[in-house]
Parts: sequence; structure tokens; C-alpha cells
Amino acid sequence: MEAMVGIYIVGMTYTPETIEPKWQRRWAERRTNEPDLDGAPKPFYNLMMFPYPSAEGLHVGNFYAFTGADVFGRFQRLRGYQVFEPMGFDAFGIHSENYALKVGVNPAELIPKNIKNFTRQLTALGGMFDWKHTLATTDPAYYKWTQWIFLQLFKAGIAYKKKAAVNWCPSCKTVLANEQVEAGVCERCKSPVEQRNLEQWFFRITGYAERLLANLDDSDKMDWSASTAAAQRNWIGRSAGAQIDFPTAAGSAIRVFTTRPDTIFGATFMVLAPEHSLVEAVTTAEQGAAVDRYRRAAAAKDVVSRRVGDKEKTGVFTGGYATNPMTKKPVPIWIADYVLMEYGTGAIMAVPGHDERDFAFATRYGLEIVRVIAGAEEPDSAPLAEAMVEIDGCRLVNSGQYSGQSVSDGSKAIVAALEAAGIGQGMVKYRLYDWCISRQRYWGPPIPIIYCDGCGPVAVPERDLPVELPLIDDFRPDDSGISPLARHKEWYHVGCPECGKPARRETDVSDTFLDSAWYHLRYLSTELADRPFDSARVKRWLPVASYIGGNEHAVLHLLYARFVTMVLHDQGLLHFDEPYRRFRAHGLIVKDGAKMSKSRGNVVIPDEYIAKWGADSFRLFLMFLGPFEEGGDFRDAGLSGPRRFLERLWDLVEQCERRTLTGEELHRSIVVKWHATKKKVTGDIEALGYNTAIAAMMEFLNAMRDSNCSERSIVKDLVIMVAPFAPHFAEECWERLGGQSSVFDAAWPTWDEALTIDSVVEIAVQVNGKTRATVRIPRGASESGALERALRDPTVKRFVEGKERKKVIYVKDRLINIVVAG
RNA sequence: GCUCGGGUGGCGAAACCGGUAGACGCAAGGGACUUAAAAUCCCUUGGGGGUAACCCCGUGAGGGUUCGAGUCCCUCCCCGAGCACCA
Repeated sequence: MEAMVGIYIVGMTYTPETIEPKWQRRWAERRTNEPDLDGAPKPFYNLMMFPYPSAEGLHVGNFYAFTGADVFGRFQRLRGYQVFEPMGFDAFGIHSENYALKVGVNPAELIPKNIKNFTRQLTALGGMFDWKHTLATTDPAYYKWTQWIFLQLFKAGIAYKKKAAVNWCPSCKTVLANEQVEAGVCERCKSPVEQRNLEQWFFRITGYAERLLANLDDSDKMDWSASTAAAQRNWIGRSAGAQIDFPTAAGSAIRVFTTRPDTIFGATFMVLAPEHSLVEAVTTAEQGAAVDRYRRAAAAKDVVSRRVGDKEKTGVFTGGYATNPMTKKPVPIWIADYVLMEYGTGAIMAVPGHDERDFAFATRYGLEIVRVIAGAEEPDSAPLAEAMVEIDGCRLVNSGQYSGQSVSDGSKAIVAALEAAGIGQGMVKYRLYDWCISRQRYWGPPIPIIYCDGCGPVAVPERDLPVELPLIDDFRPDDSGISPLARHKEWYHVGCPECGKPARRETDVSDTFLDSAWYHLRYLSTELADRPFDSARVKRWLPVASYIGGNEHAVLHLLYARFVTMVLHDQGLLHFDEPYRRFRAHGLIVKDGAKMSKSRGNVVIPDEYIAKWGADSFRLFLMFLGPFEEGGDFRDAGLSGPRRFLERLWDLVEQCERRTLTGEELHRSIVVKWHATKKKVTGDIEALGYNTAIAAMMEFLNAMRDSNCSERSIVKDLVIMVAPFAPHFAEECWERLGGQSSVFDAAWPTWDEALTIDSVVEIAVQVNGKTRATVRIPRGASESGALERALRDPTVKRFVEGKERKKVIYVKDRLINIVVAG
């Protein structure tokens, strides 16, 4: 018999380099991954964040995210769902444009090449993608409908135009995105960046703030990673307070927003944002020059450094005074750039005693600081060495009739008094800004608006969509400060759709986040040219059942997609108002503890790993690295483990193919372990606990080998369970085991709950809480039985003998703890 | 500063509701096979002590609750991510 061992059968080795292309070909030929969008009885929409097709190709971080999402999709498919798993390309935007500028080639020429390369990589990965329904946001057939969506918002009054500050590089003569500004200078030419006020298009997302917030708590609509939901709550930034008018000698009152109306008696001065419209009215002749100088300096700063929080506070006295409506005292009016025009009313009542920023400002300029809040044991006029911001257990002091009240009572009473006097009211404000969608750039969908001197801004009629982005040679921004599209005269000049007179096109293009705010709708209907999305398909497939993506998009993309969905819902176009039923944020793959980036030179390209180990081993390896929702450090050292696992499973398939096992005794231990493994793997995958699911399968495979078992039905089910992780491998094994169609048409294994637990358990025996031994007893044994068995153990005996037994704690099937004296 | 994660062997990590800490994998060491190596297979592997049976210590630090704490409570330190003058 010994001669049998070590026989090597030619052609039976696991060779991913031949198996993987074979199955990728078959999947395409058999249309394995193209569900019937119009008739699927159990549809499951499995979405992942589409990539921006860079020239470098996909890196390991992308592969990690896609694999994790794909595993879940394949799992759902095996559980009997028809899974729609589309993939597309987010190809517009500043990254493409900057790269194109650098190499001097129009992005329209570069993008198709990049997409081709991405498609090759994604195919090699073995994703369950429905390539029949792919899309690229740069395709006119796609952005036609992006423009259509803009028009829906325009018609609903949600899109509007206003002046807003942008970063302007005077040397490059172009608008910069915030991330292109580094420490106040242009990242390309290093010249100081300034602000410019341009007319831009906005979406009134602030009108949806309350709803965007409320839905986050509605578990019927949203089952999201807590971290993502928290980021959104943060970003929306609801704060409750009051709006209060402070009369001025100049006539018009200054309206402020505060979250602490209870501290109004401590408001000893006021601060306006430098851009505030009342600055001129309140400024006196003597202060005029200083105020002007300060306002000009503030305007010269770039948008980013204006907002940096830790810099020293500066400001200028306007010479004017307002009256504190509670103390009736005059309070000086200052301007300072720590007050932002964009938030609240652009003006504050400064309470230096109880606000850190106001305290710093007052200290620097010698302004009065009054205590109006004191702690329980604190005297009313204890000096303030710093701003005192505590609220709990504090009371109002030096606040007239309100002194002595708690912060919350005082707050309510003061707001009521202000409301009664008609000079204030309780109010809620949000940190959330309206979404600026204008980009003074080339590489984006043109905003479909035409300006007519007679009719004003007119929507491009739907029949004229798309407004195609012209292919122009010089897409470089120039001195004019407006989009390069304005130079393309035959495109720029157009007849007014309403009156026919000469008119001009909007030259701004829209933000890429608008492209990605609705792509999940388009995937379903990519072959339909006459509508953005087919409503019957929308009804069948949406909202998205599972969306997996990175938390770097926690606020922008995910919030904008929710907002656009709400608007379309309100227009009666969608039957739901939240697009993603379940969202899970995956972790980040880093390299040597740092984010992968080209500048660091630590980007890992997956192609070589797939070539060396095979996509299946690589997928398994990535998923085994650690918890999927936490990410991890990429280290290629561990790749051999998953590969070995596949080879051993391959051998097991091989064994049950060759041997006809009749009457092989299935040990009870294997049966129990098998049922427990099926249960664990199922539960773990459901919760995205991929690493532990894989560990459980490895452990079970080890058990099979140890007990020399290769029971065919078990091996078949094990192959099904590794299929989500190693799809090509599983297909090949399935075929060898006699499977006729795809392994993904098989059914996910089920288990017998009663067989997941053994009839004999090993319990810990503790003496005074320290484990001294373990004993095997029947499951569900009584305390007396367990104790009797435990006391027979020699080690336990030594620790309890001659001592008074005070107490016995028995946790059934777990442990028994004997507490003794001394 | 705020919010959310996290800190467990040489490394990646596991541990249900408070109940045998370190599953699974990597690396390392030893052995088998081989002329040899690779591959494969078997064994060992948290630290310390002991000839051994065994014993002590151990989950970032310090306290606490408990028969029992990686897990709960308090105080603090460190790392990562995001937001950041939001009135």
C-alpha cells in the first residue's frame, strides 16, 4: 500500500493560470452574470463604488473593495437571488483633466484606453460583473441624463445661481479645487491663491437637511455602517439656538444666530464677517480706512486658509455700536475673519466669558469680559481665566431677572422674552452648505442652460439633450477666468430656445458628484436611449440591496446621492426616497502604515500577484487579511497560506473523484464540526466577517485531513462555500465533481441545528476563578454531576482538599467554578 | 478641539450575552522524504520557572465592580481616519 502514496497524476495539479481564463470565457459565453432585469423573481442589487479610470490602473485598494463586494454578491446568488452586479467608470473630473493637461492629450482620447485597461483588470479579478450594463459618465448617452437631472432640479427651483468665492490662482489663471491649494499656495506653481467671487450654480440641499438627518435614524429605510451615518450627522451639523436682532444707531439691526441665548447678558461686543452687508453702514469715518484695509486683506486670502482654525484671531473696530437688547448697554461692533459669512447670519453676538474664540479675541483687543454662567459652588463674580463653556449643573448669574436659573431654563425664558418683544426667535441652523455644482473647467458635462438677454437663464429643451461637450484642442484654462468652453465660439453662441434671438450657453460644467449621484439608476437601463431609467426595472430592483464602498465618500457622494434621490422621489419619479438600503464601509488597505499614493511610491499593483498566485488565491488572501470593515496593512508574505488551502481542497476533490468511498465511517466529530462550520460560515459572510469565515473553512479542511475523510457530499458543499471567495477554482472543482452548469446555480448548503453541537462538552474547572483543569461531561449535565466529575480530577483535588467549600458557580456546558476559603 | 475606529504572541489576527485568551494563517525552529534543494508531510512555538507532574505571570497604563474581566465602569496614555474658527 505504501507504494500508492506519492503517486503523482499528471494534469491534476491546480493551475490557476489556465483555469481562470477558461472560466472567465465561459461566464461571458454563457451570460452567467447577466440577470433578467425585467423578470427576475428574487432580485438583489449588489452595488460597489465605480472607479475613476486613472492611467495607472487599479491598485490593491480597489481590488480589496471590489472583492469584498463581489464575495457578498456571489453569496447572495448562491442563496437563490438573481444578483445584478454592475460596474462602470466615473471618468469626468479634475483628475482626468489635470493628467490630460500634463501629458497634453485631450482626456477624451485618454479615457477609453484607461477604461480598457481597467476592464481587463476587473475581468482578471473574476468579479461577477454584468458587462452588458456597464457605463461611463463621460459617454454622451450617460451625461445626457445627468443634464436631464439637472433640469429636473432647475424646474423644481432647487437649482439656483449665486455669487460664491472660489480659489483663484493669479498665475495659472484658473479656478482651483480646495485640494489643489496647499497652505495657501497653488500646488502647481506655488503662487499665493486668492478668492474670487463668481456666479455659480447651487443645489438647495440645505432644504433637505432635516430629512437627510431624520432618515438616518429610520432603520426601515437605512441600514448603514454606524461610522458613515455618524459622519453624515456631523456634516449636516444641526444646532438649535436662536436668532436675535441687535439694534444699531445706523438704522438696520444686526441679526445674529447663537446656540447660547442664555449668555446674552454677557454679549459685550459684536463681530461681523468682513463681507457682511452692514459693515459700511456701521463703520465711522475715522475707522473707514482701517476697515477697508482689513476687508481687502480678507478677500485676498484663499478659501482654505481663511478657514484654518488655529491661527491667531484678527479684526478691526468699525467705530459703530449696537445695543444689547437685554442689558440695554451699547456694544462695540467689530469685523473679524473668524466669523464666516456662510454660516448662520454672518454676524455674532460675542460672549467672551463663555466662548473660547470670543475670549481669545477679547483678550487680544482688550474688550470687556463678563461672567454670566457659574458652576454650582462658584461665586457669581469669580474671575474668568479662560472661557467657561460648561453647562451641566450651571446657573445664570449677572443676568437680571434670569439670574439663578439653570442654563436650559434660562435659555428658554430668554428666548420667550425675545420672541414676545419681537426681536428674536428660536431657530435651528445647519452646518451643511448648499451644493455648489459649477466647475469652471472643461472636463465635465456642460450645464444645460442658455442665457438670453430677453428671457434670462433658459433650460435647454429636453429634445436638445445632450449638450455635447465639444472636442477642443485647447482645453487649457486661460486669462479670462471662465471655462475654456467660452472660447469655442460655434458652441458658445446659440439661439434662445424660447425667443430664438442670439443667446449664449452656460460655460460651466457640473461637479462629478452629480454624475455619481444617480449612476445606480442608470445601470439598470443602459441600453435604453429614450429614458434615464425604466420605471418597471426601478420598481423591481431598487433601492439598492447592498452597497459597499469606502468611507472617503461618507459625506459627499453618499449625501448627494441621497439628496438627488429625495428630489426625484418628490417629483414622483421614484417610489423610494433613500437609494441604498444597506451600506457598509470597508476598511482601508495601507502599505507600511501609510495610505497608498503615487507620491509616496507605495502603490501596490495587483496584476503581478494575480500572475504569480492566481486571482482566487489573491482574493482569498485579501479577504483573510483581517476584518473587511477595518482594512489592514498590505504585506505579501501571507499569500502562500490561502494558496495552500486551495491546493489542499483541490487534493480532497481529487481524492473523492478517484476513490469510491463506500461505507466510510463519518465520525460524529466530523459531522458536528461540519454542521457547525456551515452555520458559522453563513453567519460570518452575512456580517462581512470574511476572515473568520475563511478561517472556519480552513479549520474544517484540517479536520477532514486529520480524520482522513473525503466524503463526497461534504466536499461538494465545501466547494460551494469557497465559491464566493475563489469563483474560478470552485467552478473547476464543481465540474470535476460532475456539476453540469455553473457552481453558482447550486444551492448554498444548509445545516441541521441539532447537529451543530456535540453531545459531549469539555468544560473548564476553576478554583477561585482560576482554571485548573478541563473535564469532558455530557452536554446539559446537572450541576451535581459536573461537580462530582470535577472533584475527581487530581489537580482540582489538590486545590480544594482540606478547604471549606463556600460556593459553586456552574455555567452549563461552559465551566464550573469552585470557590473555597483561604 | 470634536466625532468615529483601534491598542491582544516575532507578524496578520480570533474570542457568542462577562465564562478554558491566542482559533486560523504567516514566519521561525526541529524531524521525515530526497544524492541535494524546492515542494510536500509530521512535530514545536506568549513569557518565566521546574527532571517532571505542574506552578507563576500575561490582552496599552492605573484603579474599580464580580466567584470570574481582553470583554463592564472610572481615570489616563498612544496610534489611525474624518471633520475642524459652525457662533
